[in-house]
Amino acid sequence: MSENVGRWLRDEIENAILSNEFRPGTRLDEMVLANRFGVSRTPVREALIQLGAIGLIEIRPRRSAVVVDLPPRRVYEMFEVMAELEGLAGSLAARRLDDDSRKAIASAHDRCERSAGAGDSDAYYYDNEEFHKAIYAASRSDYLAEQCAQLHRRLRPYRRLQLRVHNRLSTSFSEHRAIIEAIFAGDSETARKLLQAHVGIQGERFSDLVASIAAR
Amino acid sequence: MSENVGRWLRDEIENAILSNEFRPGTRLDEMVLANRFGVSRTPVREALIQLGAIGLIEIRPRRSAVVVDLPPRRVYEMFEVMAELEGLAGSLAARRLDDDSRKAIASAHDRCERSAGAGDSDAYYYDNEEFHKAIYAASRSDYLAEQCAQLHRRLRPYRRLQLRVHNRLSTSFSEHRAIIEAIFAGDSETARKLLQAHVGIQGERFSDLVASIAAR
DNA sequence: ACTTGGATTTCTGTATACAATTTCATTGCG
DNA sequence: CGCAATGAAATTGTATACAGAAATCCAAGT
Repeated sequence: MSENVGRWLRDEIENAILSNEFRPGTRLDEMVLANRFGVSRTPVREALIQLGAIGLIEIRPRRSAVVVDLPPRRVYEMFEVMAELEGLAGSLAARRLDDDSRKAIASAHDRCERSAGAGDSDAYYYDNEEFHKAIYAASRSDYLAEQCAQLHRRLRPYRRLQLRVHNRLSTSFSEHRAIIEAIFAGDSETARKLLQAHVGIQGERFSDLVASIAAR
Repeated sequence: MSENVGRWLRDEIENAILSNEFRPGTRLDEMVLANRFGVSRTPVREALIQLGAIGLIEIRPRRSAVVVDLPPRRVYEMFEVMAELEGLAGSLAARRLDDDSRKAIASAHDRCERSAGAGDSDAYYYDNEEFHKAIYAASRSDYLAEQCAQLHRRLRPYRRLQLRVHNRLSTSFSEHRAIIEAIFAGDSETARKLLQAHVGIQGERFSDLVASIAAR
């Protein structure tokens, strides 16, 4: 349990939302949550307020908070920004790469190779996250890394859908290879472009995603 | 007053921080704030929690919240991300420009011209903000516009310092002219580059800013 | 059957109470 | 003179109480 109940609850509820237990549109009754976690309403409210500030839930005065339902258009916009920031992270990483970062990226890439080879989509999902985080860290910009990680987490449910698409797993992995090459070669512009494309909102790939969102 | 006391307090305290009444490092005692605003500690806490989630203050469990003091390095990183997002907004605006957005940008630009001509730095500061917001809106990406506006607000105190720099006001205005030309011509790549440069973290300009932060 | 009006219940917003922890000052010792 | 220990005061975290707004329900009328 975290250092105080409010933060712990924030994490619990956030997980419940991101893992789709609390679906978009679900009303979050403070008393129900308080009972479920065996605490009073006060820390529940504090957790909800934090989630509201992040944009994960909507807090309407005098009415229950509800899990926000992102319209496909907005998901698209978020991927668009994500692509831009990932591209920036990649280009900075290519310029500022040092030995530790190089090792971290390479080892994350190896783990991706293993899980991709095994066809283990869940494991790949996790390793992929680590790979991207290694690139954020290599950018040497803490703020950028935080923003990227936050968006990454926020878009997690939609990325999951993306990975289910036919062949996405092996495609993703081969894209990683090219990205690593560019970063290790110090080619910042190529790294940027490849990462932007990798986040993948161009053309048909995103239409597929939108279709899966609509079909959910 | 807002719809509930918590939100109102959040805005009040946020303003006090951004206007530098509550300086970085200041301890925010809940009881002191409650007395000052004539309310109980409960809504004060809720306001603080929201500001903590935004990153404006730091909430350390069992100790007072304090106004965050951004290290120069982090300010630099934030400007770096801001430049990237402004660039994206500009390039999208160039591609997606419609008649209403064109008019909004042009009129904001006119107002900038007036205040720049009058040498009114405070007025220009406000009009400049509107000019940038018009570009965000023209990007037709609500999410991007929100992110830009948020960062813009967060960096407000540092932008103010920037404007005080010698000749910055007229330089800024002539940069606007070039940006508008690129956007109106539909030249997305030029718009992106000009806006990135306009946010201005390259070379000596940013060193000046860092110097002013350190000298504050 | 469907709507409308009002009573009733439920739930949120704020205040207050109390326990637990931190902070601060004071005292005692090296 | 500096530093550690101890105790009091201040401050935070959580629970609870209560008032007021919203949601719900039910009955009467069209």
